Amino acid sequence: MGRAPCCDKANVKKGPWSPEEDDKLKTYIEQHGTGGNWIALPQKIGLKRCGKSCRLRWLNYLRPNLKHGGFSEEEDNIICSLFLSIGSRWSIIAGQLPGRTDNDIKNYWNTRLKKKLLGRQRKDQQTRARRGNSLKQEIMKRESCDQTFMVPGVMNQSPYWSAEIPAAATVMSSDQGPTDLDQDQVSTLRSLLIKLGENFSDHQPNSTATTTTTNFQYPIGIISSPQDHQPYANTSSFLASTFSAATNCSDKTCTDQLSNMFQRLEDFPNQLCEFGYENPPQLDHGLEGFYGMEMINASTATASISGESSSWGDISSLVSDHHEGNCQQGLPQLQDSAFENLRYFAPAQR
DNA sequence: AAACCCTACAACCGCCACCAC
DNA sequence: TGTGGTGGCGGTTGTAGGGTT
Repeated sequence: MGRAPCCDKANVKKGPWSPEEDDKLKTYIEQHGTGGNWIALPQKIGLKRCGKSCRLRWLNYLRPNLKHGGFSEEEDNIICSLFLSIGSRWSIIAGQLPGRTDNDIKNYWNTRLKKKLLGRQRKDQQTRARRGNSLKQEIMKRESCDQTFMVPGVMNQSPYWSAEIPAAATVMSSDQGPTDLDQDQVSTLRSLLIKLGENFSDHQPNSTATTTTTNFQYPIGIISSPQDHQPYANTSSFLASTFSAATNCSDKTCTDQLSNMFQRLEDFPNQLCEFGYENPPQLDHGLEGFYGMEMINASTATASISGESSSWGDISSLVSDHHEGNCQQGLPQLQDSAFENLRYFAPAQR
């Protein structure tokens, strides 16, 4: 094959970059560019660094017009909204924030935003209950004036499996052992699970037909037996089956995965609470992110994509379509389009 | 003042897709 | 067409610095 081997790892320096190394790398790239070969670059300029390390150093720290720290409220909201809609696609999210690197955003998310959005749900029980009530009121208000996220066939009635949720709620707190939730919390959780359950639905947003199709994509990979692959008539059936399995399954892998799913479901109302409280003016914005999952799932479910998927929904086609199309145009459209999609199920009038 | 803990961030690691050979 | 190098990406780790006990 005749290609030069990658860097000699035994003879490569690791760890923090010195100012001299930074200066060498920056000066060379500003004068000559990368030459299209990062692996060969450190040898050219006498750096005992791996080419990948040089690339990272340049992209994340040395290249011009980079911003470090000091994320604005607007940037916070963009990151949160995009994360909730496309997941940890940091490079795509970074593409929406000029001057920010994927590494920066990833670190910022992991150290601050994630805690802001997801964490602290187990702090003060009193605060939690208060916030839960507040959220419930917000949701009840939405439900009373907006029907757009109700699913055909389920409209104006509670899915039958919702009655099982109080029992499931006890199972959910798997990492702390069974925990009893008060009635308000159960009620709040039930409302949110109903919403979340419908987010896994394959229903078409504009369809008037009752959903009985077979394109539903299981949000988690716990169902492995052939008979379990029989399509569920709807999300309600799937969740009812899952909750039932949670109490009966003896396989540790299965229960672990169920626990993960339930943990995620448990986090769901808290995510909304935390995000809403931390960003009062952007509450709608955050909720749109969640409601948007349904739209995203719906947009991809009919294609029965078998590749990359996650419980956040398979959005790879949405992302890649927008991303590829926008790469040549400075990515101005992804943000608008994504937010437009996220708004799909948000109340039209507020 | 020392030990410990927490946070933020730079850097590394491993995987994957693409492409040259 | 298969193999291996390279770039790109996301996840994870290491560590410095500040805060707390």
